[in-house]
Amino acid sequence: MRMSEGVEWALHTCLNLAWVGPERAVTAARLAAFYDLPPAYLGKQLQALAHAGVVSSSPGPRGGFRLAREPGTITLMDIVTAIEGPEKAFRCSEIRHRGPQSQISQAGDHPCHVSRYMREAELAWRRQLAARTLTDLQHTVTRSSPGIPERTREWFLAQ
Amino acid sequence: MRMSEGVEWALHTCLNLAWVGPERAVTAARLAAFYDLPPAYLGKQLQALAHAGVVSSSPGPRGGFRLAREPGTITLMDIVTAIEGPEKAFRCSEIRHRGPQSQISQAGDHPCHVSRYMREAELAWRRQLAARTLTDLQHTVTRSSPGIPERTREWFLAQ
DNA sequence: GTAGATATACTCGGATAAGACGTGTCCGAGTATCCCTGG
DNA sequence: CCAGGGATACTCGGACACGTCTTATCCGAGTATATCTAC
Repeated sequence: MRMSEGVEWALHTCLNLAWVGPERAVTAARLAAFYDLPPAYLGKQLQALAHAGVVSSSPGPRGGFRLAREPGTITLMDIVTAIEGPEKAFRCSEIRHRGPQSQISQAGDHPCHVSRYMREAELAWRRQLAARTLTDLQHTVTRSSPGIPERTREWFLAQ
Repeated sequence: MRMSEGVEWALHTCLNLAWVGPERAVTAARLAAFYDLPPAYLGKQLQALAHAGVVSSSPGPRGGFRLAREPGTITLMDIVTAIEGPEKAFRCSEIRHRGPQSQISQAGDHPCHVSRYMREAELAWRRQLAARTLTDLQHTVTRSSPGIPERTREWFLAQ
């Protein structure tokens, strides 16, 4: 089980957009240059974020991306789901209904308990991610290194 | 992010081995026939489980697989880790240390907060899986459908 | 009848191909801007 | 001087190759068993 690398890019990029603020749009190329990432591929991730309503895009000159909502209303879960999709990691394919003994299980018509436990674990993971917003991240970073927000904002606004 | 299909097979198969008990070894072919799965590929998953110390294998006639420990000491986390490997789903590649502004972040030498939040969420998931053992699964199934354990055991012991 | 050696058949185990998905890239559609022209 | 129209250059957006991991399969190494033979 491996999470897409784009999730890490999306999280850091959304945080950068939070520093810049909603007044100014930032191009995918400049967002990519900040971390030396492939510009076109980061653009693809940004498209996914836009489709999910996390960021909004503006075409043409002076165009680019900006956060679509307040940072306090954007959870890490929103960003992860936007990139990875809404599908669950563990997918029950109901193998107990296949094979010679399927008649045994079908009699009860009960749900798959294996699937239930796996779902509960995944739910705990989702809850934790949904409890953290971009604002939480901003506060944590600011407390740890107060200079970062200002310097990052200046870097994106320059030029 | 998608979990390997083999995890579902391994979970159900380990549960079946728990029904059969440690006295008798069951071949990979018979375990696969129970769910109509590819025998050779299930064998590969069983090898991973054996390597992780979850099941033990016996070669030769009357050989096969059986649980290596008491079902109460085998957690769902053990089985998932055996198949998926010990790697974390979210892997921080430290992109903040790449690109033109890397000097800004390096100054603080603080840990990556994005990575920290993602780790915390994944830890919640692992905790939930580690809290459930094969015995818990057995109890849940027995309460839901009391006939299943006996009939499954008989199916594997027959022939 | 019993013990030992041997042949046997059955098991796992790792090495080997095919397919699916994530990764990376490209060029075209669309638009806000800027400039030029006319009033 | 001001307003309108058009050319322009820049942006995103979806369609197109490449690499890597999961999936699936095969045949060989090793062993417990059963048989046969000798005592």
